[in-house]
Amino acid sequence: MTTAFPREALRTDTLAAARALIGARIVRGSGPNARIGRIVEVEAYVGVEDRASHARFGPTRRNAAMFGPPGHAYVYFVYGMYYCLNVVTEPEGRPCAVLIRAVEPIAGLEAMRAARHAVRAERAISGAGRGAAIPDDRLAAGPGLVCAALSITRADDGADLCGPDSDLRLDARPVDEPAPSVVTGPRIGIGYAPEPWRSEPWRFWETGNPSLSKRPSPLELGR
DNA sequence: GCAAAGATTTGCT
DNA sequence: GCAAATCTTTGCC
Repeated sequence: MTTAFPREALRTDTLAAARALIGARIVRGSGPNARIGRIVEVEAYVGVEDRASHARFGPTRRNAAMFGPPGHAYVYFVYGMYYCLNVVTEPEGRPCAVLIRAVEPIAGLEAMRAARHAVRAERAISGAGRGAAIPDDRLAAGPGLVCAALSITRADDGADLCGPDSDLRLDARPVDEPAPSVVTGPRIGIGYAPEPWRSEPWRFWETGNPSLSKRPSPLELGR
């Protein structure tokens, strides 16, 4: 028995929503074939005033979902190769979202692995011919990899993640699972943004989780 | 209308 | 550690 992630927890402050999403589940499909990932790393993008956000130039064809109601998906295509998944936050009209940077595979690992390899073959990345095995921990350890493992594309842009019947949806952390230990730091890949946004500690992650986008140090893994 | 850079990942120098 | 792969969007001509 699982519970849909409450939309009201996304309608309010984006930084609080980002922290609350650590430990929640992203679910693709239903039944025994469902792929489930536990969110372990996210980043918050807050309004048009955030000079690191895609919303900084106002609404465009690409970022329209950011201006929509909370609890829906904003999926964008970047570098001509990868998709990235965001959860839209705050009331409709305020362009805020939380980027899902990494998830820990919980179920459907073989389907995730197959999806990763399918994307690789599709993109025809040079040198990928040998197709080295992907460790379980690394199946969705990065924003582009989350979408590859869960088969997320622009077709999912605008989908309602809080709808219990959606093919792509959010589930709350199980009540019997302890609250994760969350730490913060600067966001990644936004060197183009001026201060103070470049240095705002709006990246949230679970301490020492092996599925983080940047592999944690042995010290962190050991504690 | 065209040049340039991007909320990334991978493999090779 | 660096550059390539590749397409959408921005910014200037």
